[in-house]
Amino acid sequence: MPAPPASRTPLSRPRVLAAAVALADVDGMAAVSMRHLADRLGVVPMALYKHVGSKEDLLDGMVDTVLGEVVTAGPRGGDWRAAVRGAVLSARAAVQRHPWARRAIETRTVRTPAVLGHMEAVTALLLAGGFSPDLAHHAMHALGNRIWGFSPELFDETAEDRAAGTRTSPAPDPADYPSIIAVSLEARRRRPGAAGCDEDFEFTFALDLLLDALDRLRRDGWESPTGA
Amino acid sequence: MPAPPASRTPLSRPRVLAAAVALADVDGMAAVSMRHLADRLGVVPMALYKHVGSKEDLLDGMVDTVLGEVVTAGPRGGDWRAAVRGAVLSARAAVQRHPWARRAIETRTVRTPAVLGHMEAVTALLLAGGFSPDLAHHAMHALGNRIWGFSPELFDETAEDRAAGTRTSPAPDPADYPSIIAVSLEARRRRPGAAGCDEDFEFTFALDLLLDALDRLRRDGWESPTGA
DNA sequence: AGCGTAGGTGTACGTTGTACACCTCGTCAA
DNA sequence: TTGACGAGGTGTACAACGTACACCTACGCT
Repeated sequence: MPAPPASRTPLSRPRVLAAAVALADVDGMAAVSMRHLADRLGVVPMALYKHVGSKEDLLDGMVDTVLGEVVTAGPRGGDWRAAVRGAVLSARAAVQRHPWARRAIETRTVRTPAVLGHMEAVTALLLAGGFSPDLAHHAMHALGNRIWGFSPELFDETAEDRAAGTRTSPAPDPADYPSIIAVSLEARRRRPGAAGCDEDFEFTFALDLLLDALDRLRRDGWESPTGA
Repeated sequence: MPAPPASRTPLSRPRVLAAAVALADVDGMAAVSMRHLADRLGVVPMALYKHVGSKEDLLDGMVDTVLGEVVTAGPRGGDWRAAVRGAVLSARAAVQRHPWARRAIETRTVRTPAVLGHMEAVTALLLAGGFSPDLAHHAMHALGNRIWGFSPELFDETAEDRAAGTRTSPAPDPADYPSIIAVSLEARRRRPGAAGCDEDFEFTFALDLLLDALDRLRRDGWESPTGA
């Protein structure tokens, strides 16, 4: 006689979400289907729907779980710039722990608690740092996705290979893009042996550019043009 | 007797792509399946595969088609800032003509001719304007998605409604997000009667912030820290 | 003792991308 | 004139997907 059913620990929303995150971490986002996830949990696909409303809801929950890892310190010593920088870099760390999270965040439109919580934290730091609500608003927009700790991959080296299979259009001719080539050659010269761009540098470069620019506006008491 | 088969104008890659763009424009991206598209063209689904390699290739082609609408003037009068601004706003116009394009561009990783062409044009304007290849590189990264004329929708008003159906987690309590509320109230006060944010203003605000900051670096002869 | 309900099961349906074999022409060499 | 060839459209088929719906089962309550 086999062992008794062992009375599995029952499913729950957190358990489902955690399993989904783990599955995506290991096998990639494409492997996250209701069926695979159910298999992983030793359960039938439809059982998941007792804990998540739909696949969309599952993805929202996964993003929420990852962003729940972000920790934000309160404003310290009145240095809003360092505080915001720290919050954003904490988000970056969380997102980098889960390679699929970037893409997932981009496609989500729903504002779940952890998402709102992070936005609230950053906004609060700006207000505490002397930003007017008006300027804080525009600052959030200007930061955009960088709030979540990532910037778009403008030059994705790995994409070309992946596309080789089914592409119909001809491969582009480098001679048509002299400026890109010039820039890319200089980048390689500066970082010999490196593959692709230094994403961390690019991220902080742009982040600091924005924070500096915003600080100038704050000091100058900038405000929206009336009527806009 | 019905009209003779009318010897339909044969399919071709451009015709398939144009039909896909039109279909997405009218019925949304979700309606772009190989079957629907084939229906629209009066053809059987598999016929499309003679002209596009896969659905991925189709989407790449759609993005390429839209970005092909972008026109970029050469540098005029040495004002790189106005020229770049113009190129970016031209891309924005193209993307806004096709509501689905934003999301589609974000998910594409392949660099098709029109995509590369636009990147090349902007890079060339920077170089012609006195940017070092080094700084031009970082400038492109800093601009990020704004190159394509859009910025992430941080506060998407319509998303909440759409999610109401299958959401499992409870609706967020506004009392937990005082800073967001403060900012949002001020925004509403400044634009009474407006629904949501003024995306055009937010876009140019952030764009000009970046262009100004980059111009300062250019004037100062900024260059990458060695070793990074 | 019995009933309601939370939670897991089983089956089924419609839709998706696309592999593969086929057919039907128009073009061109012999 | 013929006959082969290849480009391009057809038909069928399959595996995978999300999820609606009816069902069962077992626990906590009164």
